Amino acid sequence: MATDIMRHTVFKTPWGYFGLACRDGLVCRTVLPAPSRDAAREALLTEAGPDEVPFERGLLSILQDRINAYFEGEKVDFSTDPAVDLSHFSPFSRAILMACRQIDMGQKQTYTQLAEAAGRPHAARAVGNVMAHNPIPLIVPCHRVVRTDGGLGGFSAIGGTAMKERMLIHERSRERTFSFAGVGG
DNA sequence: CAGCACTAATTCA
DNA sequence: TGAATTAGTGCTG
Repeated sequence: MATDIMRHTVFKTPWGYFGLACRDGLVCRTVLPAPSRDAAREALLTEAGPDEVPFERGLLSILQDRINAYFEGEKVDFSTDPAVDLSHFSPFSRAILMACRQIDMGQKQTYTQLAEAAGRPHAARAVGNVMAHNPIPLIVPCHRVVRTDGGLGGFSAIGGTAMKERMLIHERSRERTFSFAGVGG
């Protein structure tokens, strides 16, 4: 393909302005909802400037709809779709990011569990490193990874740990809507 | 080699 | 009990 030019978009969700960048149809970066369009774009294009990464309003519009649905409270599964670009990561980091991506909406996993999934049972701290550099939050739901002792753990994406907690509550409150049918609370 | 989004064990109120 | 410290840990730049 000759079209390996990177493009980006920023669109409004109920939580703020969400940033999305892709290349060759592969999502290579996302930023969680920011208070303004500019803030989202700035966070999205840290390396290259907007001149090199053209804006395209309808970029991956289906995905935009799904992301929007997520913030509206619908159950959305990003575990196999869209395709993402993780090519510049080490095998270890890729394994961790891919394992993380399998965590369902509303579910949680510990740093240790992710380490085990990648065959490195004692690499919890290294897992934290990988999460800290996750380029595609939400698609790779790094906010669903918490500490073994029940603590939240860190969060370096937009909004910090407050955003992490808000997203977890958002996902958990969905479950509650359905729980009255079966196991009561 | 130093620095981490971790964790289990120890220490000290 | 429980907060605070100390080791131990594995990957990355």
